[in-house]
Amino acid sequence: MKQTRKGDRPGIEPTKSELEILQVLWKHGPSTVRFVNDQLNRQTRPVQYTSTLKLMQIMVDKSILKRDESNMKHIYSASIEEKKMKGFLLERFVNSLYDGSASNLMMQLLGNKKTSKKELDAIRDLLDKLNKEK
Amino acid sequence: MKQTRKGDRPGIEPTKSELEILQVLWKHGPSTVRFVNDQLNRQTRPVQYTSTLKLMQIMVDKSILKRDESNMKHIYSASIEEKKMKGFLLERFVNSLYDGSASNLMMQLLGNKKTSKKELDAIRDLLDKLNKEK
DNA sequence: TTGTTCGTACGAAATTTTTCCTACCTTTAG
DNA sequence: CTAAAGGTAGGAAAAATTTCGTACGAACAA
Repeated sequence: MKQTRKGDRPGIEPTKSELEILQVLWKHGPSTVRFVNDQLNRQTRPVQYTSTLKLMQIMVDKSILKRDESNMKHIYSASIEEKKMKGFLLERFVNSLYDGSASNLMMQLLGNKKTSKKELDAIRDLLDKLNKEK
Repeated sequence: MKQTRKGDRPGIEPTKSELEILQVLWKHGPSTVRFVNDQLNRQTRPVQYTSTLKLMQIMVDKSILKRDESNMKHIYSASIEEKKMKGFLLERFVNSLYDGSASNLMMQLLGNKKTSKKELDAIRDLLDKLNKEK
């Protein structure tokens, strides 16, 4: 029998291009295709208007986006909260690459890269706050 | 004119399936296709032997893997260091989702998830060590 | 020797993702 | 009214990724 490769998709799981679109919508709020496409071309990479349109239509199909069709210029918005989605992606990332260990990830992150002192302090503060809660 | 989508690939950039194979090789060292395929089936998902074979051959083409053909059973190994690759992937992840800010990522990571006290302490130690260096 | 098992090679198909072409509708300037 | 500009819909093609079927060689047990 043939095998179904993604039959059990959790509803989420945007592709790379879809994520780019989500980022625009999260950052700027509900937008037209035109606006999203402009942002992509300005900030990310060249892409045709209808390509962006099509992809956003697909995303509505997949329920990744919502669409207000009351006007001719449809207004699209992310149907998933930024925090939620990013949390999900982050968790998958950590599980897949760092065996689910936050400190493993941190080690890589801080050990490898030039992270500014300001960043380090911010993280320390965050830790302090969390420590008090526990 | 037609557009080339990935003409400037940096040599790295494994796909999802390729990453699964890399993980096996990083964890267990140089291995045969048979071994990798067994691991995938045991720990990840069902996949045919020849599918794994093909993919690993493709990865050799792309120079993601190296292959020792001196014996009939070819021995494959990752041609990219685990740390290097994961560092690269992490950097891209942070840049794409957290605006390049490690502390933003930490906030999400620690705020969202049940991270154990042990984890927190480990991270704190790491921070202390880094602070002294700066 | 012979057949069974286990290996590689490789083309082709299936899937998924991405892009673009074309048709057609609405709005608006002239 | 008419043309131009700008919008949506949707099919189809292009690219990228993943899977599998088939051929065929080497090793090995009977």
